[in-house]
Amino acid sequence: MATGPLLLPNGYDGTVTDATESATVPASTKRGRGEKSSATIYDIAKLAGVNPSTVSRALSKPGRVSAKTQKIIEDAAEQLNYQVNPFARALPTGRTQTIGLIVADITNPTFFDIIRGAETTAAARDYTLVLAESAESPETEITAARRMMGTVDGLILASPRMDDELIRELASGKPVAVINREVDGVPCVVPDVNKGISEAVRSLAANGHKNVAYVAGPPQSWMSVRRWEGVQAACEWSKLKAVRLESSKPTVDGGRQVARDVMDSGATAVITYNDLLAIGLMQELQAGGMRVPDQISIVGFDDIFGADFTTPPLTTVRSPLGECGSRAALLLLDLLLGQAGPEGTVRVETELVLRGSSGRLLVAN
Amino acid sequence: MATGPLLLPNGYDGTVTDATESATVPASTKRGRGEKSSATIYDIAKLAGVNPSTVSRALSKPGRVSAKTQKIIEDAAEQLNYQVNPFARALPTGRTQTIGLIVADITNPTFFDIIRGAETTAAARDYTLVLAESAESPETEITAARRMMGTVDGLILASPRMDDELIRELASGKPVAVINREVDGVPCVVPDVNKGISEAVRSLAANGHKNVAYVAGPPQSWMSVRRWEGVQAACEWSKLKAVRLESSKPTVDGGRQVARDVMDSGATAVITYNDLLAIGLMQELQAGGMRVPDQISIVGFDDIFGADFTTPPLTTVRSPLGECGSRAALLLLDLLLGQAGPEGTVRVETELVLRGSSGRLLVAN
DNA sequence: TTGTAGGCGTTATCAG
DNA sequence: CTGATAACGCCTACAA
Repeated sequence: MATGPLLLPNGYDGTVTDATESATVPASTKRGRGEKSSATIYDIAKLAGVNPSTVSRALSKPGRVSAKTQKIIEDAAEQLNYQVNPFARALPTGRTQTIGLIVADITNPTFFDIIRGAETTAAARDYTLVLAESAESPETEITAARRMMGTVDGLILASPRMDDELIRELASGKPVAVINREVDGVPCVVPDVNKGISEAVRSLAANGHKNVAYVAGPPQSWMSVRRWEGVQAACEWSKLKAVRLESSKPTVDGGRQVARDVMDSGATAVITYNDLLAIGLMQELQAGGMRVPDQISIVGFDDIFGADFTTPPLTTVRSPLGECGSRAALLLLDLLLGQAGPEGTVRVETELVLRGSSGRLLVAN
Repeated sequence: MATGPLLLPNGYDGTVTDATESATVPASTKRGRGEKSSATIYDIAKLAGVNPSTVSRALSKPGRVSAKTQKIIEDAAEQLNYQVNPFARALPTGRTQTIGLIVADITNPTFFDIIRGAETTAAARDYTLVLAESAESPETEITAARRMMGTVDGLILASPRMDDELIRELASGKPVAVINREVDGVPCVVPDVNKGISEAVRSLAANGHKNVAYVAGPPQSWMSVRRWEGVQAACEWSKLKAVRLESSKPTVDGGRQVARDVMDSGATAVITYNDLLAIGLMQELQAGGMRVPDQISIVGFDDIFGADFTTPPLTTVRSPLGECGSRAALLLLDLLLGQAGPEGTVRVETELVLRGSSGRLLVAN
């Protein structure tokens, strides 16, 4: 996978000898602020006794040059420890070997997996990941997106907070993939919440629950409304009553703050927009003397790192976040390589992870 | 902080009129593969009625041009929605607005705070963060490092696994900052473990513990040996016996696997190289019927996200990881701006976070 | 203070 | 199949 030859420090400062002689190190030594510069295609050309443009051809798209010269050039390149200058290459082509990823909140572990998935598959294809966060702010998000658009080959938007229109505008410039949201005309990868939610609600119903509350996420979150719709639908199907509660922010703290509303709602089971909310809610409820799941069942969303650290461990609808990141990167890379993948949106499955925070009601509420 | 003007979609295709007239959009429209290109300094020059080089001066280093023309140019730039082409700028200068960060393991939440810290302070100074991981492998690490070196202005190595020598070699090319390790001649930011460890050991001693075990991290981890030395010293001072146990990997799973050794060691308190190990160890111990902290005390390291989700919540020596990332980025940026900061290594404090997983022994072991 | 001209390292277009 | 040569967009002596 790694293509770069070893970068040996070289201290050669002399002039390059005739092409037929075997020089061993690049002619150029330093530039700018004392930074070692590596050989250019000119050095190689001189050493190999061919024209720079031939070197370029040989090194970029193999096959456009005779096998013989190809080998000579490759040898020379290795000998000189050549490595392309990404900037020089980017100038005429516009292509860098880079994809951007903008996440709504670096603090939120939900995105850890996405970042990891994207970084890993990008690296596997020799692409580099450039990261930025929007801090849940639409404005910051578009600023970051625009800044990035100049530098990357493609962009992944994870749980974007900006308008569909803006996203399409960005997508009209360079390939864009969206995670956790569906935007017409833009490749998306979204977890299909229905399966996981049905499983969760069915499990709740089987345990005798009648009233479930959904704690919503940020209003701009497309995913939050999808999840709420899913909960509604599943509850209707199972003949449960569902109410929606708002949260101030989709964090542990936000979960704590919504505890009172949950109590007041009379629900015996609550499904939250994400695990962070669930964890905070559970902590606050327990601090107030409630027993989970004996008195109230809690189901989170995502299955983030640490969801099983709690006591009881959190029941949650798992979203394959890592896969989302990976798939989005793949989508982008395919687009960049011209192999247009499936045009529509990629759906990945969600599933209920049944742990200790949900179960049968032991006390009438 | 955000500098870019709004990027309005423009459909203007015509020729630019005379300089004194007020054109409203860039002349160039498309290039390459249908990607909208933005205005260049030539467009601005034409519109402002000056020479491109003057535009360059005005836009890069303000003050080298008369106030009047400066304003004209700025206005024109805004009007044309100009944004520099980073590659074109990087070519002559070698400077990109980018810093690289290589972490040992994206999976490990320890690094997320570091990433966040670095990204945040980089973004605040209008730098972009480029991310790569080494997967705990020295080889992958140097490959990634070398690839990055070509593209970034400076590099942050978080918990590097490669040789000191290699690091110095990298550092001789471009600014490099190291986190969680001290390398001679390279700016480093390392948590000073002594304070936190003393507090931890003193607390353990006060609770009557006599034998403490240290569960070590990866052999290549500089931090792991520092922590072990710290534990040894503190234990000696407090007249406790300390033994060192090896772990297979510094993860929750590794923690589970080391549980047996911990039991066999006869220690009543254990300090682990990191929180992940502590959490895994605690889970396994509890699964085996041990009560924490009644029968054994567990102290982690770092205070990662989720450390307080466990039952009992994890006592741990907090490392200000976010600050480390931030400080490292700052170090780099100062270096890049020529304002050489403190040459030596930056030390940040650690402190004991006393939670429920450590305490007095209730049962003779 | 501003304009001129050359170069940064590659790719792409055309001839040969 | 290979060699010239002109971009790519910006920076920077150097000259005016």
